[in-house]
Amino acid sequence: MTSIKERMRSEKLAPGDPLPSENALALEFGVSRAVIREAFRSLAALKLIDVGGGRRARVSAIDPDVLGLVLDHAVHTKQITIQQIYDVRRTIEMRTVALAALRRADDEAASIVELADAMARDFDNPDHVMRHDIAFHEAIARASRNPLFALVVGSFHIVTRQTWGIGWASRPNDAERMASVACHRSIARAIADRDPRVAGAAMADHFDLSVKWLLAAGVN
Amino acid sequence: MTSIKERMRSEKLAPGDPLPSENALALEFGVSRAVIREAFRSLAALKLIDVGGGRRARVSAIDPDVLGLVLDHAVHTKQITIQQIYDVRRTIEMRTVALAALRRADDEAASIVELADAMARDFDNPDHVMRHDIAFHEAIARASRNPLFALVVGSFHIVTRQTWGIGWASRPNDAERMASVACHRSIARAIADRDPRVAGAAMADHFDLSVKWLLAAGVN
DNA sequence: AAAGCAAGACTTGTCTGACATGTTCCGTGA
DNA sequence: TCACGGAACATGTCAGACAAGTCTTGCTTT
Repeated sequence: MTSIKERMRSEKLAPGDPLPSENALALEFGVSRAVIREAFRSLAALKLIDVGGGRRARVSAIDPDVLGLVLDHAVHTKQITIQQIYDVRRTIEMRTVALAALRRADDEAASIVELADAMARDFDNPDHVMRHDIAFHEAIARASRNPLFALVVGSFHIVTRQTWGIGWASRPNDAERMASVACHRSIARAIADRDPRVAGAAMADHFDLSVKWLLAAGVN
Repeated sequence: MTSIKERMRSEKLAPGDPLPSENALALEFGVSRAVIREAFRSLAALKLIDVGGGRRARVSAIDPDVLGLVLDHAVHTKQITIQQIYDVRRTIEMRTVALAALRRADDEAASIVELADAMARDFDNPDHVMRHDIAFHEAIARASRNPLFALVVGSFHIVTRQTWGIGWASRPNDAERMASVACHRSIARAIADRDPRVAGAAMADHFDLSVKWLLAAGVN
């Protein structure tokens, strides 16, 4: 497998480029196709290459799900806790929201505002609210113009999808839930206003509330 | 592969526990051993399980190298830049150093100080200095008592090993290099003194210097 | 009786050959 | 020139086989 990675390095290493076929590589390295297949499967699991159907494997773009699955596994095996994830999320997103306020394009600001508005509009459908919420944080991360921030933030989604409902249900009434939505709208407005200070303060409030209600539900 | 993960979930899901053998799973799911092998290989690539030799596969502990390899690939395919990684590193490590100052045990503080001292002691051997440097940041991340921070910081090592020498060589003289080492000792002292403010300020200086000399060498 | 050792059962790693399914590409015909 | 069809190619899956390593078990020795 190391040999194949080195080959990707020395060859051309551009995402989207095709790799040689399994048979060709098996012949080149003097091993059976099974060995090449396992190496391909390893690289595909890391989303370093994209294999499928009857077409050749291609160099792939980075994918948040890799880290997402690792986090999911770590949580389910009790190696890390939800609260620990939230500490990292807070650290990262306090930065992405400031960067987004400074760097966002106009259409990015518009879509962030629209997602916050959509959370209020679909208030009665928690599943839709969650989807908008996740997309909201992802859009902010993208607006930070640093794909690595987007990767990390995106990796939290798998775990978030499993705990979001707990936090939502843990709020004692709709007023508290609406306050959470209002918090998102404050963040969106601050980003649209290019105000990193206010955006950061609103994001801090958002995380304080989320952690508070998660703790109230007994989620460690 | 999804089925196997679900089986890990429902079964017992503790790290270190053994999984059924390939033949047993092949029989259970009614597929050939090759399919099970590929699923195992995928999970092993993500370090979710540990397979090897003639022994049964076991549930595995989280490993920073997974994210490390992804970052390495992303850098080599020009999907993210070194500077973007440094922004994330700075964001994360500004937090780990503060947490370490608050939470470190005595032996952790001692080993962090020792690593900074070792950087000065081995000053004439850049390779050793780099090793101590990497271990230094990793020790701080562990002292934060949040394994997810340790995971993320650890994932940067693979890329750091490829660029560290550039930053070191980019410093115009040994005085500048010694200043970098002194910066690490300041951080270590602040952690030993349980002073998160000073530790954070020293870490900020450290990253400002590192980014400055990397930029001077033309590393984007 | 306890400890050490050796044989056997079990598991993974690799190989070979084969066939089904799906994609890509090119030449042919409208 | 465009659309269609087929050949070549690629991956997905299967079956059977053997080598190499690990673990268990039962026996021998002390």
